[in-house]
Amino acid sequence: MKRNSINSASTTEEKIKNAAREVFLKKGYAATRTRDIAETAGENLALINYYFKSKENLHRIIMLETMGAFINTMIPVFNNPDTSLDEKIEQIVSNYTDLFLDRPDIPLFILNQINQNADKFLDHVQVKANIMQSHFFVQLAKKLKNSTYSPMHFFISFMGMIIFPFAASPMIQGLRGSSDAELKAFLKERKELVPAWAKLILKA
Amino acid sequence: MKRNSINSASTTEEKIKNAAREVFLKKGYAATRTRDIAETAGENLALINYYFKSKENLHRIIMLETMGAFINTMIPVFNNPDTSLDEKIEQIVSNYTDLFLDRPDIPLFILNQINQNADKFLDHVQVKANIMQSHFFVQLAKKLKNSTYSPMHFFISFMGMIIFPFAASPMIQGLRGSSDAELKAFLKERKELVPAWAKLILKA
DNA sequence: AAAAAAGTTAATCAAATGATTAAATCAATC
DNA sequence: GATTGATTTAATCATTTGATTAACTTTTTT
Repeated sequence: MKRNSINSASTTEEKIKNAAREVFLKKGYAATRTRDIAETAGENLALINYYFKSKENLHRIIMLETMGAFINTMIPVFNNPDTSLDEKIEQIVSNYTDLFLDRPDIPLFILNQINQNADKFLDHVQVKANIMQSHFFVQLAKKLKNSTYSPMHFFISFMGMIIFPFAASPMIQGLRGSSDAELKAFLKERKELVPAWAKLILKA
Repeated sequence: MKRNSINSASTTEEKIKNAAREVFLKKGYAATRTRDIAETAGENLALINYYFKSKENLHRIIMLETMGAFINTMIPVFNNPDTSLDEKIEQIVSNYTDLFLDRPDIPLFILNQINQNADKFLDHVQVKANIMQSHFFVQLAKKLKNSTYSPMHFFISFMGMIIFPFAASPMIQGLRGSSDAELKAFLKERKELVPAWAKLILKA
């Protein structure tokens, strides 16, 4: 019978899934060996197939979970009818920064998924409905009614300012010669800066 | 003897290198099969090893070339003592947009390289000297002397606004429901927008 | 034109890799 | 506590994959 008490991530199945998450996000699907996952989990190789049927299926599970983490950070804020545009901007930056500080491999993993399998990403999350028709985009459209650029242009720049620093963090670290802690501090500073810049751009 | 007339990319060696560039940039090192490269090149599998010794060596060559394309777009502009800060901003955006419109796979390829092998990237290009001590950064530091944020923060946001749209282009296409041509037009519009926003941020 | 060098090909090798199996161990239900 | 079912293990399989080889062809040199 399966251990299932207080979900202490201590069942074999959970150990494997956690190991798979770690390795897949760090190295990508093709570079990941099932033996890497087994070793990282400290479990026998055959248990991967016993619990998850195949490498591909295990990856599918990790991918959907990770996409979920990415999207669920966005959707509720986007579709909250009770917050102002400025509040939404602050919350998006804050939520994503917290998520990526905790899980820095997510941005590049998602970008790679989007490029390898755009349909799966777009379908899975119904991004179109949840973003293009969100309250956020309605507010943006109103704000930019007389502007020279579209809400999409703002959105892309906004997301770029949030996500790019994490996807390029080893470069930042190299340029600044900073430790892991200093890098984190630098990235955290952007919680204040990015919203300020975003609002500035919107006023233009 | 090697054909070497007008460099029409028609020698076997060039065909293989072009095929390798195409496949490596699209799928990454681990997901690329040497047989993919041979098939894409329309040449015999053994010729890859005949001309390039190993898959790894061929990838090294492509990687260094691609890093070169990325860096050489930046360095000359950064270190030009005869242009203003605003002019540098315009040129960087323009040069990178042109490069990525032509070769859209570069951004994600570089980001992956940076994350898999930061040292090689930083060493190879002497990024630190060429960027941190560039004329551009001197101008930035002067401009931001009394600002609340550092040149690095600006630089990262600036690069994010330029690069992110290309790394996330399939998402943009999905959201807008746009054709390849429409996507290109959208990305080209940013040649005007991003410099305007960058200057705005600098004034703050 | 003969000899040598360069280029190309199909076949094959050895290692890596995802997956499976059958036996062994552990847990829980009667 | 014996039995049944779930879990774990080591060994093995079949395929894929990067690389090599040896024969063959084309090109260059003498």
